[in-house]
Amino acid sequence: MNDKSIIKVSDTVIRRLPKYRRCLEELLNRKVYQISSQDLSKIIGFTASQIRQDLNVFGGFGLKGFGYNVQDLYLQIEEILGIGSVYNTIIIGAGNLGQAIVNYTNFCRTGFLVKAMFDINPKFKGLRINDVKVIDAEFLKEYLEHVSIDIGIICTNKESAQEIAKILTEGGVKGIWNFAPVDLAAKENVIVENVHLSDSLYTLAYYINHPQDY
Amino acid sequence: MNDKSIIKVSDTVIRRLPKYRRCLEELLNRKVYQISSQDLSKIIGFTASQIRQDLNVFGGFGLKGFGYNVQDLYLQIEEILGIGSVYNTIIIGAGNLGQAIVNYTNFCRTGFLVKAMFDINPKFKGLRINDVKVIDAEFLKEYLEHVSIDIGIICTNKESAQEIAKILTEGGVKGIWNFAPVDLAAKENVIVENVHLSDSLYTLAYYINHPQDY
DNA sequence: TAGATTGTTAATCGATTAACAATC
DNA sequence: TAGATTGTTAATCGATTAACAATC
Repeated sequence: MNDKSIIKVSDTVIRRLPKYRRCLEELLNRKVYQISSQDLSKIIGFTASQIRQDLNVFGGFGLKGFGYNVQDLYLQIEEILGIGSVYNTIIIGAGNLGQAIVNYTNFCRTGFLVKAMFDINPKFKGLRINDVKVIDAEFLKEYLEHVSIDIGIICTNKESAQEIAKILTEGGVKGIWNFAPVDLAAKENVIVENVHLSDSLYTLAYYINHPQDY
Repeated sequence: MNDKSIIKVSDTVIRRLPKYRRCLEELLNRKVYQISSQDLSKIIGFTASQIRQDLNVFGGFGLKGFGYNVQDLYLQIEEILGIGSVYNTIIIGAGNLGQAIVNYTNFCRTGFLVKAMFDINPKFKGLRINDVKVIDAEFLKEYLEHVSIDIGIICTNKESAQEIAKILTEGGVKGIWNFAPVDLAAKENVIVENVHLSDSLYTLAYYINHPQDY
């Protein structure tokens, strides 16, 4: 057991990993087999130094004098992120956003399977969306007693989100992907990832009004 | 002209502003009229020191010995972000995500008006979604010659995104809100805000697999 | 081997936190 | 006035960049 298992990996590094993955996927598609940190730098926009620092947090994936094997590095990063495993997910809220997610086939391709959707609105009763059943939200708690779910995706309004998060947590999910415009308090043993689309839009508005800061 | 107009406001500060807004809105709803940086700290999760630093980038909004007037500060932040002005927007891509956005009424409430949607798929021809007309994407360029649009919202696939961005840029939009899973190159005079939902999901997956880093 | 490029340490830069004088 | 709290400077911390020995 060395330092790497004691010292936390910083959030800034972790959030760059998906971009490495995206970039390497693109290189793979272009049949690039090898790349140096310097060439990768030009594509991804991080400095070569930062790329080497980032990757060495997780291991020495490169070869001195040569660079990195693209496929090898891609697979390493998928492994680090935990892509490739299967995650059972459910979506709570069958509105437009919930439907957009269940229809976004790329997630299912990378192992995130939507097992069911839940909604309080009876208009969805018995419906299947992209072959996923919509269940009355009343049965969410019961459902979680019978089915092992890894990730709960909250696409409800702000008002319901905290209560849903509680049911999900007590129901044993490992992570919550939250799209409701509220910062859910992270509970013991549950990872919460809050997505605030409006924050992103307002940031865009800021830069439109202050282009000199961009 | 002082330093504030020369020194760039850092992106980290800017991206905290929407959270201040959200928090202050909540306080306003709870009829809290005044708050100190210390009390705000407990709610928002930033240190009191950081709150005071952040706010002082834009001006001295507080009163010594008293704190901040909630409504005043809320309005100041809306002003800084540029919320309150009207932004004409169009959505390119009328699929689920595009529909989710056009149906998300909160954006329109804060001044972001969707004037039209565009799609290449003829199945949307003549359709209106949430009272917004879907136009054949072929006419996007022409449309932009006649209508002044501030923000283009890209909800297409990765393949079309860069070309759409080019048309939008040449059509004079000020900002692009991009949901296609590709980092669009920012062109002269156009602000690009890339949203990568999958990056967020993969980050969640990372933390589920490495809870000690959370 | 010679050139290239990594992994890693050291230096720099920027962001956060602490401290406190100013002042309501 | 006395207590409270800001605005702002100084200190600390963490993240990025530079440099270079190790080595393929």
